Amino acid sequence: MIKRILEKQITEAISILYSSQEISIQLQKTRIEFEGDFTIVVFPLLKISKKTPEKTANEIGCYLQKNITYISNYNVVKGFLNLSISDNFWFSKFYEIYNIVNYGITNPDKNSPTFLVEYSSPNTNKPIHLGHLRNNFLGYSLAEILTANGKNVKKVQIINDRGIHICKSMVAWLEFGNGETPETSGVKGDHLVGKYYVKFDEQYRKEVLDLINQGVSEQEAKKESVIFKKAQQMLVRWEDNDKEVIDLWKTMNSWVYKGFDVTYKNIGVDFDKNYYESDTYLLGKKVVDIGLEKNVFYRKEDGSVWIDLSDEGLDEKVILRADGTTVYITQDIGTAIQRQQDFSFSNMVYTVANEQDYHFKVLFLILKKLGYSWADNCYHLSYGMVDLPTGRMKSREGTVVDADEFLNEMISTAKLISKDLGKLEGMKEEKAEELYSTIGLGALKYFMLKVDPKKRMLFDPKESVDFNGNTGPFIQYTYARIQSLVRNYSTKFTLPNNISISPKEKDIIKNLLDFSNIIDEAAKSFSPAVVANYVYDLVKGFNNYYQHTPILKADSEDLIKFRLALSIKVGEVIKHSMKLLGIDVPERM
RNA sequence: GGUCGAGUAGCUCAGUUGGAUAGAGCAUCUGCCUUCUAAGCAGACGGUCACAGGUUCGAAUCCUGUCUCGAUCACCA
Repeated sequence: MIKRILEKQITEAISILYSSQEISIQLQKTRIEFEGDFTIVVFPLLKISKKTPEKTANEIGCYLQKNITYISNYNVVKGFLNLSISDNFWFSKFYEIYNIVNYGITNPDKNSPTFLVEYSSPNTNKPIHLGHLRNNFLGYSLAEILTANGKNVKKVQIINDRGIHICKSMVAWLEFGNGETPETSGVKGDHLVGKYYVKFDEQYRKEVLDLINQGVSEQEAKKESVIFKKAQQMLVRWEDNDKEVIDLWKTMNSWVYKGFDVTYKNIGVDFDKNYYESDTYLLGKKVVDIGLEKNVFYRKEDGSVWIDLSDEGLDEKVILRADGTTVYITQDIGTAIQRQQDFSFSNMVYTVANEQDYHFKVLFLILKKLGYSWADNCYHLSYGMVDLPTGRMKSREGTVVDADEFLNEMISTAKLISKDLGKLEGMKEEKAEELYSTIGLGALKYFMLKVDPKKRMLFDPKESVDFNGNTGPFIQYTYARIQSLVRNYSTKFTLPNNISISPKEKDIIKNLLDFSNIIDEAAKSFSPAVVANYVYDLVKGFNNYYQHTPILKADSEDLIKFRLALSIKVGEVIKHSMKLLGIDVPERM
């Protein structure tokens, strides 16, 4: 913001200097090793000045210093003109933002655009693992960022609660479950159902192997497996609304939902509306009619319905199977239209792993062809998969890191370290437990959010329990330190209005002033990592300051007030930044 | 094979429309708690930005080609 204002003024000044209209300069932050605040690279201006880089830079610097009051000095290194902005200017900017309560945050109002953020969207046949966590953290954080950027945000998900994969758990439970329930077994509902999903796969593979040993071909064996056939039959019965199957389906899903509720609560995410595939899969059939009517789709002889996307460099894509059942993409089209009716959104973001890049490309294209103008405002937040040091995670093969389990591990690590450091004397047990989960969860969220979403990430559990360096706890710790300062001063004060600031203080102020840009940038690029990297920088700078500068023991009362005010503002921005990441900050730790 | 994405220090990652000597954290080594919380701070070590060309005052960044890794190309979701 400030940069842009300066940019404009400086551009105008240079235009006058060279009596030329076609000047566009861009300020950049001066690198730390040089003197100055902003730098102009003069190479592009040589055409207009018709002088050497050094001469041009000096000429401009001299002119700007004379004509713009807050430019206090300048120096030239080769073709780089470094401008120094007066301390007074920085202080007054700090004074401005100090008095703004939610500095940097734009509250949405009734006229703000509505953004739908879809995230999470689990299957109801297994518990949540690390990959899902990345999804949940990303989606939730993005919703927070967009809200802080002045959008009306609605968080939604589609729960994949039907289909062959769900039937698999059900069949296995009937076969091997002996009536086991979450209550009788003491196992969390989603884990219990997940257990039978794995059990199905075990049995299935065993049967296939047996058949192959009897001389059946592998392809044939996969179709002939008894348990697989049972799952297929169950799906048919489900679609026929068979009471027995539906009852079982409802029961087992309810176990899963209870389990999910606990997990969602633990990781601190929520939703404004849930869509269920069992409801929306029928919407797809309407879509088929619409598409045929508009001649966007066509029907083949066998009755299947298709769309030809070869003009766009893609393939033909099936929309409706020959047997009249809908496919995944058809349901997604239907759901999107339903959501538009429900929310009249201006934009929709899908938080889905990058393995579905092609799917969303096709989805948006079809929506557009069907004539929905909002299709252009749909965005696939495509994030990279989470790999373990041992390779990719696979639910069926049991090579996943379970979310509940891992979260507990993070929290016990937090507890262990806290006890070891022994700073929590006098804290009530209940409060302390709360703190451990704030720290453990903060560590996990930060660990996953600091990486650019679109990049694949390697998750090393060992590394994630490190609470030093560029980690969530490090940032939380800095916040707690600042709150300790506030407690120790404990009297009300107002910010003095004339203080000479140190270079380190100036750097911190500059960082603070960046906050609103950062929110903008994060919202535009749909990237929580932008916020994470920002707050880390801020915190690093502050810690350096804190370690070298007495705050409550400064030389004068005015200085104490200023330094405390600066610290408080840093604390505020830390808190707000962390909130954008879905992370809480503690008063003590 | 086609398409998309990625490749930066031993490891995990930053690097904002092309700008100065490419930055952090972890790991290793060295200092700093008698002063506001040492989950901290300071310092050292560590690089052919995958490779080869090209564009220009100037390239990790843009273009072309090559290599490696991942995803995807189902009447699965």
